[in-house]
Amino acid sequence: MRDRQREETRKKLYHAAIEIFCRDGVSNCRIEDIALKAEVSRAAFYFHFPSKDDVLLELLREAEHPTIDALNAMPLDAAIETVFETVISTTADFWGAADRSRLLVDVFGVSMRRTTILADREAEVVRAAVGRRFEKAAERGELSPMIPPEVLSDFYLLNIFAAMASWGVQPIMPLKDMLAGVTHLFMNGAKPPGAAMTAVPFQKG
Amino acid sequence: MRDRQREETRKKLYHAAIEIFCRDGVSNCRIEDIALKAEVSRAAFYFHFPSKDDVLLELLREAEHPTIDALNAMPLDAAIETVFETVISTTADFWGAADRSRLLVDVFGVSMRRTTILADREAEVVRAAVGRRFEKAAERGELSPMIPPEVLSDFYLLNIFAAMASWGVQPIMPLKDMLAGVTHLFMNGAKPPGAAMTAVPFQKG
DNA sequence: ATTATCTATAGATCTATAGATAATGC
DNA sequence: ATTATCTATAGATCTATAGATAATGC
Repeated sequence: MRDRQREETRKKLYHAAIEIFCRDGVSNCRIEDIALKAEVSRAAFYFHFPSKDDVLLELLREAEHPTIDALNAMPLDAAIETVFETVISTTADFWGAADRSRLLVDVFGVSMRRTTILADREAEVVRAAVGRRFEKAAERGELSPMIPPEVLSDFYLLNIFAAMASWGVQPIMPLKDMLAGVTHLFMNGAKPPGAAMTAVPFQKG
Repeated sequence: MRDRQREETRKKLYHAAIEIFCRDGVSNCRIEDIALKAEVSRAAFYFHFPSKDDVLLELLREAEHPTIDALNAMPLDAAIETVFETVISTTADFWGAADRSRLLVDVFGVSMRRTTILADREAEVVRAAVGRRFEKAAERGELSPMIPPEVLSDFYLLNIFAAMASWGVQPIMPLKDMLAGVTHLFMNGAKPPGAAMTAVPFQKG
């Protein structure tokens, strides 16, 4: 009963916040407008969300669900290209929505501040799931043996995320095409086909 | 006389702001502390810098100077690997300083919001200079002909910047090594040597 | 009676701007 | 006299918290 009421207020605040963020921008908007839309006091917002960042973190977690579900529906030995297609299409579907795109730069910032890139991976579900697929792909020889698969996986997701943040400010093409381009570049590199591998080694930390 | 005074106040505020940003974090710090350290009124800060973001943008421009100078000192036909080495070492020298590193996530955010990735390139000097080197390298066949050189160049800088933002939060290895690893991956891709190129085409906007 | 949820509100900080001061230009 | 630089300050907004209310547990 109390729990239900709490969750209801929280959800109302969450949806109101996302709506106001999209309308006014994350840093410009007033908490008061969020509280007004959710029909609670301003302080109730702070009771449920210590800061605006916490709302964005929840949005980020919500955005991960379609990706996770799609990955879980795939066999563990699926080709790495299939993993890419899944990540790209689920991610682009979620964030490609016109009103959400302007949140991407801030979401990227939150994701950098709040998650632990290259450490503590199990806490982030998409990161862990994609990481497992990269490990399997590396075992099958689909990835370069020069770089540990979990590092490759984190860099891939970092690339995807940075490209989305950039796209959120300058949507010069459909998001899906942008992510496909980034993925292609990630796999094949910028070197011309047939050229010798450059000599810079990757140092592990 | 007036101009000199103005510049002096501006510089005092700029340096005070960077110092306080490093000490307290960009979003946590109080403008009052910056003004106190610069020995001017709080409103003087707003006169010179409409927002904290403008201070960070100035820091970003300052950070570009060593890179620009080093690039200008190089012949236009220098190998693309030399360009990479120059960008990496000048950038890592500037941002690798322990006290500056915590500003990187915010600087990345500002750079996304304030600059026009994949458009209007001449406004940003490093971007323009690196872009020219990429074009020359593409003409010489040092880069994949599948992706336009200016797109490659922008993606390279985006990768470098995203990696720095990530490193600013989790400095798991020397920044220089991190950037060298990113560069290696950018050039060679994650595909195992000898594998056929994947079929995802890059769509131009 | 105790605790969780939420409101009211005090005090801190920011944003916007009217006005003071001193340099510049006529 | 006009303009640029800076200060003082009003009003807006945020952050922190004391207290009200209503559900829970004994």
